[in-house]
Amino acid sequence: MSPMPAGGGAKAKARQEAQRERILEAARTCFSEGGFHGTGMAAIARAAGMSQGLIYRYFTNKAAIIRAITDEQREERREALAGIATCSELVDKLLEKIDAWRESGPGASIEGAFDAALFLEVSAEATRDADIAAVVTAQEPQIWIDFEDLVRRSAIAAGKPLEADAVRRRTVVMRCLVDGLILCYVRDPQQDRDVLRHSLQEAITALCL
Amino acid sequence: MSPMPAGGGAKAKARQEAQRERILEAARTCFSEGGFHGTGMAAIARAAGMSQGLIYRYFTNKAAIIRAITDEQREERREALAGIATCSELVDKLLEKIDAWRESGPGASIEGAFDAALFLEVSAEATRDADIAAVVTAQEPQIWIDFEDLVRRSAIAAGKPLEADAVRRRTVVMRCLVDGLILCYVRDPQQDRDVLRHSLQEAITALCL
Amino acid sequence: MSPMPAGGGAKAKARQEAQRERILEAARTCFSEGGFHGTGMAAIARAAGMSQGLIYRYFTNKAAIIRAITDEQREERREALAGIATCSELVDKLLEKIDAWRESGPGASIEGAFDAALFLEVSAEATRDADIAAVVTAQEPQIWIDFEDLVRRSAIAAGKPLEADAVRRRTVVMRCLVDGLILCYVRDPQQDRDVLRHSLQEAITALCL
Amino acid sequence: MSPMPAGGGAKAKARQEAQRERILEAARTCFSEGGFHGTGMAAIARAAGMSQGLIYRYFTNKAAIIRAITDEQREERREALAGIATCSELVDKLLEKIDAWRESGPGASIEGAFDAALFLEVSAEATRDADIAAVVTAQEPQIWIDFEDLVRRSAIAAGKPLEADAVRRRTVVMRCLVDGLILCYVRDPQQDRDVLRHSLQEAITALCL
DNA sequence: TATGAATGAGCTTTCATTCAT
DNA sequence: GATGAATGAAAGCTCATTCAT
Repeated sequence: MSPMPAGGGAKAKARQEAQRERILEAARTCFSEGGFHGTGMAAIARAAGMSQGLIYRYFTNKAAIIRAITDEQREERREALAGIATCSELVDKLLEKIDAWRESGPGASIEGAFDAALFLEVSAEATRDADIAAVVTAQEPQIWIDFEDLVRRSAIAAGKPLEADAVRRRTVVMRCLVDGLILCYVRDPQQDRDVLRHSLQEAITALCL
Repeated sequence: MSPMPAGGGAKAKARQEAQRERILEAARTCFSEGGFHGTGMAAIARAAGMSQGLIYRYFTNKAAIIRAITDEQREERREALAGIATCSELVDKLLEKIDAWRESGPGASIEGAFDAALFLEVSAEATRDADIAAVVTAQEPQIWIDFEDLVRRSAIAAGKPLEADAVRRRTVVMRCLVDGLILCYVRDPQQDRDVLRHSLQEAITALCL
Repeated sequence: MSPMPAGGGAKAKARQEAQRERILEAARTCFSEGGFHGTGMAAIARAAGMSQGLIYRYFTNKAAIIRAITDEQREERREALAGIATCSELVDKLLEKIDAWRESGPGASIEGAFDAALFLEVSAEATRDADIAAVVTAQEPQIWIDFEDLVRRSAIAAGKPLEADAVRRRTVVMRCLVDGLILCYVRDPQQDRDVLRHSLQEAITALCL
Repeated sequence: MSPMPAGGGAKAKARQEAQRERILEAARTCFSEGGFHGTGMAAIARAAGMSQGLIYRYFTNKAAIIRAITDEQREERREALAGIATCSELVDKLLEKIDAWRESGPGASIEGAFDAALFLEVSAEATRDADIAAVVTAQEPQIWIDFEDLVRRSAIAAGKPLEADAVRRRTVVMRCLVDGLILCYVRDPQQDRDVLRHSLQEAITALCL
């Protein structure tokens, strides 16, 4: 039907991608405020400046949006990790990003903020929804690789390079420490941020991470 | 007027308590399968073998049930921690309890299992629902105390008692390690359980925990 | 079963009557606060200091309670009218009774107050519920008689006795004036009470009521 | 973007208004049969030939529908009064309209009928529900103005114009007479319509209304 | 007689999804 | 492609009534 199938197709695809991104952007903001279940399609449509019906042209489901957003987190996480030199720095940056999320008011998603609640919600949802589980499981290997890279990098920076085996084991520890930090900080927002920070830094030093 | 006022009252109270427990038991099972938002009052009523209306005689709200269950977790956690001697043991036991939860099929809640998904969901929900936040915040101090006790106990058992300040800092590390273990293990159920276990044990040893 | 059928029966009947009255008293209070539909059986039972189930031993229905209360209003109205000498006095007394009702706080039904809202609600309900309609219709003849008596009395007191035919016609007017006063005063509680009062008194004088 | 934005918008607005009217029409019929509390949203939806959910696109609440209908009564009342020349005529017309209402079977609302039961129910409800009270209170001034106009008009027609002060006082009487007529006629539908009519007409003449 | 636990149908309201335009 | 009106199933919750004790 279109006169220029190739060119038109490319353009159409670009537009398609732009629309998808608009929806995801809106959904991210809404989910951040109200969580998956607290956010209705109407809210997403409003935030995206389009009709509800149109969303279904780009995503089969509300679940599909959730899946897409979950998927995005991998990329964000990658980028965040890539810009970090040492394990110690990761802890600092992460705390900053959680603080940024917490301070971000309704409707405004601060660039570089880490939506800890969404992260937990996705993780919990993955135990019930097979589709989300698939997405989460699929991104885990990459996360491990990124964490391993960081641990290796960090060790080299400290002048104590590690063998492959040691890297793996320390990566596990580092990951638990970081994920635990998120969970801990979410559950008890009033706790002393600096105690948290220093305690972990101390452990990281002690573990040569 | 009744011949045994005290006894009758006690009996009524006992029944009341039994009914509450019946509802909570049902809710726990349902929530475990479908999460808070995925579970309707109808499902809980069915699982409890009673009418929906009756539930409201024992709980004001669906939220009240959630709160009660969240609150219970504190007690379970306390008991679990109390029966443990060293930090190293905690890791082992926790992994076992998560495994038990995972293996528990739908409808059957194994005694002593740790519902990791519920734990995450509650934590996430606390960032949006003020009531749940209150429950979570209220139980945090006790959790910290319990963890500190464990760390102290563990250090003494290892022959290296710690000063108060050091206890606090290591407790933070220990707690992050444990919470991170939960999150990590939930997100990637297929990962090698033994690598996880050994890596953490190694860290615990290295940190004199 | 009872050893003294006659005496026991009388006693039982007295108790029965007392219980009915307790329920009606409670219902009156509750209805006054919340109206028929806004009042639950639970509230009535609580106010009566008895169990919900017991109410059904004395009244088949919630509707039966409504009917009984509606029925009572006749008696109250009779008594109120009986104690009044002239049409002019009726207006004064009625306004006082409505004010008393308005000022009566929750839970306290002032003796002699006239629950205007209940009166309207009953009247409206009578157009839909056949049972209530029957009660209302049944009490109308008596109300007309009582009003006629008042009009006759009032005329005699003014030294201008009326023929039977004139009595009937003026009674109609008087009744409309009074019912209209109720409705008017309910709909616009902020209106000037004295304007209302004086205007009606003037009309009553002009009409030789 | 649309070729006829204005026209399209107007069309949409017209449809919106039509739908609202459809709902109100249905609600009026249902309320007339069963009263506010006796009518469920399901019944309204069925009568309007639409789904329950759709109603909420046009009215926030069931209460909002009640409010809208209550509000409408003002307009109807205005129009009815505007087309009337004398107080005497008002009595005749009102009786006709109440008769029309009574004869209108279930499901059919006759144009120009006056739903006396709804009027009473609204008045009663206004004493408990703040929202309805607000609507009723808000329309009272206008009703008084309309009644005053009628009384003034009627006096002029009778060749006996009145001073402002007298108008107010006689308006009060007239209003009570009319509202009382409604209430009286509702409570005792079997009473002789003509006695009612003539008695009031006589009084109106005597009072120079 | 009296209780109050229990029921079940009903309520108002929400929301993911579809479809005519 | 885009709209937003429309659907219908399900949600949480209430309440008059019944029944075992």
